[in-house]
Amino acid sequence: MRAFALVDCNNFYVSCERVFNPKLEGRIVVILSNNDGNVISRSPEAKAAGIPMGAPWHEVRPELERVSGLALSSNYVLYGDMSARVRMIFDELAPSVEVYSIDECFLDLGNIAGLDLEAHGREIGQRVRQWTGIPVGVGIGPTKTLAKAANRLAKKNGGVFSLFEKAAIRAALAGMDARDVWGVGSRWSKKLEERGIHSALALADADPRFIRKGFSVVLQRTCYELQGISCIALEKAPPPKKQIIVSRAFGKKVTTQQDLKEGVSYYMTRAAEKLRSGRLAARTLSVFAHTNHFSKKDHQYSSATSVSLEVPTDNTGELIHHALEAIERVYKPGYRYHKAGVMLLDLSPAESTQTELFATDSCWQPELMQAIDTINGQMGRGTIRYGSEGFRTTWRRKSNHCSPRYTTRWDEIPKAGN
DNA sequence: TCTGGGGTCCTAGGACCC
DNA sequence: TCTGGGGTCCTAGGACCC
Repeated sequence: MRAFALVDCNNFYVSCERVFNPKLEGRIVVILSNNDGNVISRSPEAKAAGIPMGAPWHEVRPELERVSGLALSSNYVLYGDMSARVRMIFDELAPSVEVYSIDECFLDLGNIAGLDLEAHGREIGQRVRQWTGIPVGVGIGPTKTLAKAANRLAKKNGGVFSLFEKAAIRAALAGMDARDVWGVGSRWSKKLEERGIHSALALADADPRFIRKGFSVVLQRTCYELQGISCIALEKAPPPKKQIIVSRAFGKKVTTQQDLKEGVSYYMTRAAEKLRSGRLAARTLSVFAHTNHFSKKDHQYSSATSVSLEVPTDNTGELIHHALEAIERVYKPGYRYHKAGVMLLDLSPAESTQTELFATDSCWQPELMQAIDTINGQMGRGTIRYGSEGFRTTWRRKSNHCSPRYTTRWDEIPKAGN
């Protein structure tokens, strides 16, 4: 029998902070996105207080202060490390695991003789809680979509919920809106409602051919999955990346080409690191910059350009060189730039890269890149960097309320007794 | 003053080939 | 008067996810 478990960490970012700062327990706490822009994680108390997910901080800040709520900048180094710790526990408790996001994994629990699924779900929850301090919910079902649905119910039912019997599945889906089904977003849920499909059960009972015709094969699969027919397999190994994007809003509006170039150099450095960590090389790169489209008084401008290389590369210096030439074409004076970014496309495995007989601009320095990565890995990001990134901090992101990197830096390790 | 970042997949339509 | 058929590749846009 097929059985999937979806384990997700409750309020993951807030929970990570609470592990190291117990004073946050019981309080209204939110975590802010990059640049302290939006609310991206909320403690249960913050949810109860009606702070909406995704709300711009500047909008909810007065209310948050009124109720003595706390806002923290996101600390991705900490969350990434905690995520890896949680994942290691799953590896011990399931034969295969798909890492679905930073706070969610699918586990394959099918065809294990004598396994009591719910008891195993409780074991998973207890072990993660005890070993990492992170609370999780476990949903179990015969398809990934039903495991997701069960996970919603797990939150209200002591952390574990399984959906296998037909009657139980129908009852659960009847009480669930179609818009809350995994794979149904706001556009499709609206369209479904126009066709009289309001509940998850109605979607399960819809004619898959009708869904295929009116929507797409993607929603048709969802429809089958709700019926208990598994169409979406567990991905044991992550598929190779197709693109790498690094982009950020600036801490302050950027007006000069020099600041834009420093930003792009920094983003490309990050992107090239990601590239090498996946043992990939890129043949196409693209850069973009735009003004703040929320602003009513600013003149709007947005532009992007891409560059194709003769030979794929993973060399930071070469990528920065092309990105800076490209950004000169993107930059137009007279605008207040809000955000810029780089994309790496046309990715291929680095070791099988074809060299070009007549290539003139190729620079392939694997030893240098490896040395830089090793030093930065040990001494901290940016210990060695390219000069084009600059030393000023004018354009860098705001992150004014960030907690220490408790688990990955010796000098920021938590101290007992104070 | 202030509104995130990073991905994937599918489809339709146009260009192009023989 | 009459103007083919089959196929691939690429891109833009739309949908979704966290």
